[in-house]
Amino acid sequence: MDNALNALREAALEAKAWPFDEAKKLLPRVDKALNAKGYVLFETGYGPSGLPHIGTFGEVARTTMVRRAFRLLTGDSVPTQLFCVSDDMDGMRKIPDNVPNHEMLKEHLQKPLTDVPDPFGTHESFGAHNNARLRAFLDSFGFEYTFKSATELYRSGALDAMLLRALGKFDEIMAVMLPTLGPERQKTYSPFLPISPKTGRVLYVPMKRIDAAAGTVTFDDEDGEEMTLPVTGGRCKMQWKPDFGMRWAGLGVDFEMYGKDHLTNGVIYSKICSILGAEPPVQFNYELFLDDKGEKISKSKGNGISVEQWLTYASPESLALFMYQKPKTAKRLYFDVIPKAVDDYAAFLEKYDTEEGVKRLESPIFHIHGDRVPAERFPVSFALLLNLVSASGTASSETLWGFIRNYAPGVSPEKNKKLDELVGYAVRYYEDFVKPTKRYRRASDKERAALEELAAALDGFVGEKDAEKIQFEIYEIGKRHAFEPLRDWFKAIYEVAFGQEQGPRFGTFAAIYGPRKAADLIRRALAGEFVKVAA
RNA sequence: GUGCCCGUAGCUCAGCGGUAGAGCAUCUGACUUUUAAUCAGGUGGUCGAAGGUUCGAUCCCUUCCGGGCACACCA
Repeated sequence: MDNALNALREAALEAKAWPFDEAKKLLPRVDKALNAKGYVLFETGYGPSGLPHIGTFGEVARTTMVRRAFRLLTGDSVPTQLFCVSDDMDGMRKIPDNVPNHEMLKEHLQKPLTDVPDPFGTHESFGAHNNARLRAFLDSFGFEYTFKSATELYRSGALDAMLLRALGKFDEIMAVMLPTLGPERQKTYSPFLPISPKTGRVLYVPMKRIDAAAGTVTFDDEDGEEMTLPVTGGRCKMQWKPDFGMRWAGLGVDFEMYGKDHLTNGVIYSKICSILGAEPPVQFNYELFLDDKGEKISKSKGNGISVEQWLTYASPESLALFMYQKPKTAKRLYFDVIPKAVDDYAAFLEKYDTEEGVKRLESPIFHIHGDRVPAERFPVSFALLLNLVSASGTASSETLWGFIRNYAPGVSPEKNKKLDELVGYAVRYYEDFVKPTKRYRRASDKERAALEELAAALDGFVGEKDAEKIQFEIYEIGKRHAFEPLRDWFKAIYEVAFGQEQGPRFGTFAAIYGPRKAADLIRRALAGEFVKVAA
C-alpha cells in the first residue's frame, strides 16, 4: 500500500459520514468473506411487482456509497461485489395496470415471472422484460453492479446446497416462522413453495412430508394428486422471509440495507440465516420517504415524486445528494425540495475544492462521485434561474442565457454545459409550475394607448443595448399618460403582457429579449392572444 | 403493544462536544428618477422539558412530554 492510499485510509477511519460508519462494521468480516468467496458482498433486492422506482435508485445509490467507503477504508485491498438481485421467480400475483395484453397475462397468473410471456413482446419473458428495464435504469446512472436473476440462481443450482441445508433445518425454520403468522396462515405455511410440474404455478400449499436425505418435499398438486419434488434445481423456491435468509446464507451477503418497513423482518431473515450456519449481513435500515402531506410514498398510491419527475426538473447529482443526506430521517420527497437539493449540491461542490483530507471524505461530493468529481462549477444558482424564469415570464433558454450573460460575464452554454442543463431544467419548471399560474388580463383604453406607444417606442430602439435608455423612455411614457401612481403603469405592463403582477425591470428585459420582440409581445398581448390562452 | 424517526429563528431545515446557522419571509439601504431581480445590512432562537456525563452539551446518556411513521397479507 503506498503512502497516499494509506493516508486516505487513515482519513477514512476518522471520517464521520454515515457510509464510513457502516463500512467500518464490515471490517471484522473481511477475512471470513475473503476465505469463503474472495470478495465482500453487498446486496440489494428488487421486487418483481413493478418498474424501477425512486426507492430502487435510493437503495443502489446508498449501497454504492457504503461500498465506496469500504474500499477506501481497506485501501482498496479487498475485492467487493454488488449484487442486484431480481426476484423474478416470484409468482405473478396480480396483473400490473400499466402493461398491455391483460387477457394473455390472465392465463399465467401465479407462474414465476420468468415463465410468463412478455406482454410487450420484446423479451423472452415478463421477468426478463422487467429485468432489462431495471438494468437500463441502473445503467443510466452508471452504477457498478452485477445483476442476478433469482430464477437463474435457483435453476442453475447455485443455491442447491443451501436449499438442502434448509430442508434439513425445516423444523427450526418453521419454529421461527410460525409465531410470526396468523392462525389460519399457520395451518398451510411452508417455507418451500413448489412449482407445480403440471401448471407451472408457484404453489402456496402445506408440506405433507419432507425427506431431508432425499432432498424432497411431498405435497398435493393443484389437482389433488400427491406429488414429490426435489427442492433443488429450481423445482421449488422459498417463501419470502426464509428466501431472504437463505439467500444471505447461500450467497454470503455481507451488507444489505432496507427500509424501516422491513425492520421487524430483518430479525427474522437473520435468524433463518443463522440457522443455516451463516453470519447474517451487516444491516442498515433507512427511513421511508414522505410526500408533501407527510404520508409514506408508495408506488401503488402514486404519491410523492418519481425518479423521472425529479430528473425532469433537476440533475441526477442532486437526486444522489438527496439520497445521501440523512438516510435515517424521514424526509419529504416532493417538488419543493428539488431546487434546494440542486443548489446544495452546487455549494458542496464549490466547497469541496477548498477542502482536504478528512473533510473531503465527509463531503457529500465524495460520496456521490468518488474520485470522479466533475470539473465544472456553477456561477449562477438554480434558485436564481428559477427566479429569472418566473420573473421574466419567458421560458426560452436563449432569453435566459441573455440574462445570465448579463449577470455573470464570460459564462456561455458552450463552456458551462452543466449550467446549460440547469437552464433547461428551469425552463421545464417554468412550463409546468409557473406558466399554469399566469393570469393575463385585457388592457383598459388608457393602458392600451400607453402600451401602443411603448411598442412603437421599442421599434425605435431596435439594436439598442443600453437598458437604461429604454427604461427611461418607459418612465416617460407612463408619465405622459398620467399614471398615478406610476406603479400602476408597471403593473399594467406585467398584468397584460406577462400575466403576473410583477416582472423584470422592463428596460433590462427589452434590451436582452430584443426591443423588436418585446414590442411584438406587447402587441400580441393587446390583441388579446394571451387572454384566450389563459382562459 | 414493539420499534424507528422527528421536535433548533414566523416557515422549511442544516449543525451533533467548545461563546447558535442557511434559505424563504420580514425590515432598512444601494442600483441617477416608487415595480422584480441583484447587492449590502438589520430584526428574529432560554436549540421540546428535566436530570446525568464533562472544564464545557443544541450536539453524548437516561427519563418524560409532544408529533410522525412502520410492524396483517404481498414483496
